[in-house]
Amino acid sequence: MLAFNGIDYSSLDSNGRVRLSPKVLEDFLTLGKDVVLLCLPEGAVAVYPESTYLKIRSEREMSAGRAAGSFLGRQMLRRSGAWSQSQQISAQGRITVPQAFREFAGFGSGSQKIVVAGVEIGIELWTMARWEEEQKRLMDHSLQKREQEMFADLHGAE
Amino acid sequence: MLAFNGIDYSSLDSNGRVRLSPKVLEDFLTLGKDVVLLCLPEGAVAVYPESTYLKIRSEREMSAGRAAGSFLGRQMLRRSGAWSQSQQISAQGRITVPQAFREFAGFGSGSQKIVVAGVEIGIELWTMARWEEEQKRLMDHSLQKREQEMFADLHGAE
DNA sequence: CTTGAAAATGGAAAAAATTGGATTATATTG
DNA sequence: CAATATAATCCAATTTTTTCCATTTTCAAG
Repeated sequence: MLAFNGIDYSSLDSNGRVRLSPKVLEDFLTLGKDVVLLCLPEGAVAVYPESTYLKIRSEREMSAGRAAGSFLGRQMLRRSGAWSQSQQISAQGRITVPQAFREFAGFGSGSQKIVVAGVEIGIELWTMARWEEEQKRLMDHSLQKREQEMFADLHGAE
Repeated sequence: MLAFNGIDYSSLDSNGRVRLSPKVLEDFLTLGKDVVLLCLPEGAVAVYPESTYLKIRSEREMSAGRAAGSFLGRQMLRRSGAWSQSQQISAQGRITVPQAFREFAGFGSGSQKIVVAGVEIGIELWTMARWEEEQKRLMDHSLQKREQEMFADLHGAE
């Protein structure tokens, strides 16, 4: 069975906690309670199992010493340092999104609806608005692609 | 005997469930109860046996770590993660289309008629309106293609 | 230190949604 | 037209979600 799939319309309580759906919860727990929250440049917060996160990071590894010696390197360290945080899923299946991350992702204060999207290797937390915008971008791209394919079929471009 | 052929006018109950026709049901069950629902850019929901879906997916595989490290990669994961969902066909031969997928496919809320179209490797769920629109598009394309072939036959293009 | 206020955390009860099954209606077949 | 098969509707049981409250922790001031 596939893991980390589908979309949940979930909600953030007034203390910045999300309750994970049973399905998502199960997907996480098979890989352990430890998760890593990570702010993505897209303006959303990703949540990966810790083991997955470590794998991701190791694929773009650079020695800490070398990294600290350049502007770009330090920038990288800063990003993956400041904008990631490890955490445990609570006994009630909740995770707490830290204040700074909530602001980053555009979550206001107070309880509210958010989108929990499965991304195969983990989940992403989005505001409704940003999620829809992202989907529209994707959709437009797909439609263009269709036109292009149909055109190619007629005019033998290849 | 051919599998996944023909068109059923079926219906979605008020909880988003479709009852599969006995013929379709049989086609699925020979490949197991597990199926994957997948939102297509055309604006419909495809349902494939899980094994079929996995085969499709494996043809565009990329290491998870690499994918998560780039905008394009994450976009890919987002599309195939968020817009797919694995599921089991229930004991009554029903599958549930998740909320987000129903919205995507233009199914309103409340019970209603939909089109269940066989597509040889699985089925697709469409609203009447979109199905008809798609048929028209297909037809137009075919007609254009005919013109083109006849033109080529006259003028020796190749 | 000690105390008090604010925030964070854990848990439980109430409300809502989903699920499985059964019953009733409709259509198909011989 | 009767018998059977298929489809639609409805309802009860369960699961999930939401809301709320009690406890613990943290931080600052006295």
